[in-house]
Amino acid sequence: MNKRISINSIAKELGISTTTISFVLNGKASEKRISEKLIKKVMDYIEEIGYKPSTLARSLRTGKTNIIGLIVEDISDPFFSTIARQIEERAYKSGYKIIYCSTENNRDKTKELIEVYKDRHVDGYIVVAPDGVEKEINDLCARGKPVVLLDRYLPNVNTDYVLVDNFNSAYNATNYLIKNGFRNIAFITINSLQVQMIDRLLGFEKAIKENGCTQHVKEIAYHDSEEAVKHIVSLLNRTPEIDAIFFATNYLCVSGLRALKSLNLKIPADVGVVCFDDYELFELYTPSITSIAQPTEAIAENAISLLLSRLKKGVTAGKFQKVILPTSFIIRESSAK
Amino acid sequence: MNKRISINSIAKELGISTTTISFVLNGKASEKRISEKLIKKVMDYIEEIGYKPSTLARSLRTGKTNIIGLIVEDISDPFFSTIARQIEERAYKSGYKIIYCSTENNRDKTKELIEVYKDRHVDGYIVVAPDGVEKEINDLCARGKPVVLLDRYLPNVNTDYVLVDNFNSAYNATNYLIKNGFRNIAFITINSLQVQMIDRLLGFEKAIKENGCTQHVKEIAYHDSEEAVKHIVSLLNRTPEIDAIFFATNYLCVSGLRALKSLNLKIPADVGVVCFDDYELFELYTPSITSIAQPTEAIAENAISLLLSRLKKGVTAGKFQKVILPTSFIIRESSAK
DNA sequence: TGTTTTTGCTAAATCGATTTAATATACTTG
DNA sequence: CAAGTATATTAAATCGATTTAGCAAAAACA
Repeated sequence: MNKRISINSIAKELGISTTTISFVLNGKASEKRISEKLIKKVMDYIEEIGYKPSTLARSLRTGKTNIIGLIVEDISDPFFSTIARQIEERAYKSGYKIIYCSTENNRDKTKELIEVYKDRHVDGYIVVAPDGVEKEINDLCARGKPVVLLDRYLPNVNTDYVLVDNFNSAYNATNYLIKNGFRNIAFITINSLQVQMIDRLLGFEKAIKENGCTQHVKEIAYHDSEEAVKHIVSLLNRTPEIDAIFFATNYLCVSGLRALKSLNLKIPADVGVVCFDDYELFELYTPSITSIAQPTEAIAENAISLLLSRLKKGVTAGKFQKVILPTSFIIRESSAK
Repeated sequence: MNKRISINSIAKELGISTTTISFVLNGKASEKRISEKLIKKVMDYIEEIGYKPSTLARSLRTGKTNIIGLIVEDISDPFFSTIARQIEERAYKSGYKIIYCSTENNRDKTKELIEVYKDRHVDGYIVVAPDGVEKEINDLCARGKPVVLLDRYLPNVNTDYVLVDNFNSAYNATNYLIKNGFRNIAFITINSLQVQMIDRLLGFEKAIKENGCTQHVKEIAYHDSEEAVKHIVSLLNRTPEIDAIFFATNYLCVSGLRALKSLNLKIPADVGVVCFDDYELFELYTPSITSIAQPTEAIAENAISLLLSRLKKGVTAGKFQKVILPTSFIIRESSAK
């Protein structure tokens, strides 16, 4: 009864060959000199029965899947989920589907995910890479699969990437704190070798040194919020002279707000706060939190454009692009006494 | 140089047939009486060259992809992204991959997405359905693809679903407000026929009627936060006697907090607040917001278990399960004067 | 009229697996 | 020793598309 419709069944039904149908379907009809009459016949019939070619079979034959693999750090982080949504939308318009997943910044999980995507024959990759996966990414490039890195690059990987200007953003934000009278500023970050985190730290340190301030750098091995809160509480107890905190990521800042609340420290009277990366919460929090907002739309737009152009022109066409975008500094209540 | 390794190339290399290799790979070696010696030979060689069968080719032949399609309302909403992460994890352990996407509660987009997933031959579906897609879901079931509905069911669709007890949760929360002295309570919801929203409203109305209170139901066609803020501001201006608000979703509540802030109304002194669905922001907001928390882990666990069991036993095996989970009422500062 | 070109279409190979049905050999059994 | 059975392996069909190479028939040309 419910016999599958395939290009074969259609060919049989219409009494023509599958080749002809395939040509018509792929817009090669005129190139291959299929007559108008036959084209119409095929199109009409396909329309009538609502036939859609099997992507599976097509991919097997062509080696292309029209799928882009998007690997981010955490899809439930608003920064990444926003970018994911925008990439998805743009890709969709160009006939590509996105499949995404989260690495949780875990090296082994990332390697596994790349393996899964290779297995699924995705055509290209957009990756927010943890450190330690250089070899795997290089391997993808070597196999002719375009890769665009996001949020951070990998030192020994030669491919396109899209970043924000972490160094100057952190430098400016730190200077702003200093100008507002804070002198003992803590920089709370994750213990990671990722370049974007290093750059943020370097920007911070430069501003501190130029102004002869005291810096307190605290690296946290982030596993969950509760643990981070404890670390921050402990830091503030040990070092009561800290009068401001620069949080290097949004989730560290959320933990920080919890910590400050539990210590009953007032922002900004007792402790000034700025955060790298914006978040709805920061706008609504009392007091509202000053932050460095990343241009998610531009990041998504650049990443997908780079990837699509490589997919069209090939991995080796032209030089690799290194896109560095500016951030915007959103001054709120938390950063001035 | 880089000749692809396939089951064929291996067969040629080892001088045996592809059938044998396939049997070994699929654990049918003993059933098919392949000798230990040959099994070892095949396994060793596969190990050595790191061969992995093409999922594409396998899927084409077997009709199974080992992919589950997860369709949620908005992957950047923390409620859905949390569930997605948990489902992904459980599925992964059972050898299934998840591909997900957002409907934005849009009927047409949902239909399109179902089409895409059908095209990708996903083995089963977990769907947070907008109203109006009954036909498409029924069609999937009819084709033998298991579907589990989440967060809400569809009236004329007979399949498994996992929900929370919307009616009683809303009833209890409203009673709590009333017990705390609020008498003019607004219920702010989206204009939708979705059963979970209707149930929340019915629970609210029951409590109101039982206590002889005044109710103000406001349905908003939600497009973006700014517009919602305007609607809420306008409602509060028109109806100053409102002394408490029950928000039917987390994002409406966020808009509500913005609205209350802009009107300079104090929570809970001027307006009490409770919200259906919890959110990190609600815990950290000043004052903290009372909410009805959904058991995301249990929801994810139930949904994936139901689907996996259908995938194993078939769509028609046994009765459809209707799982209704309890919520927890998190009392914070916003709900008592 | 005979040869070449053009037009319109198709047979068959291919992508990389699974699976059915068959075959060849070794081993029992009466 | 012939016939039946168990063992170990494989040839070939199949999933549903794309693509190369080629074949008739019609048209153009000499």
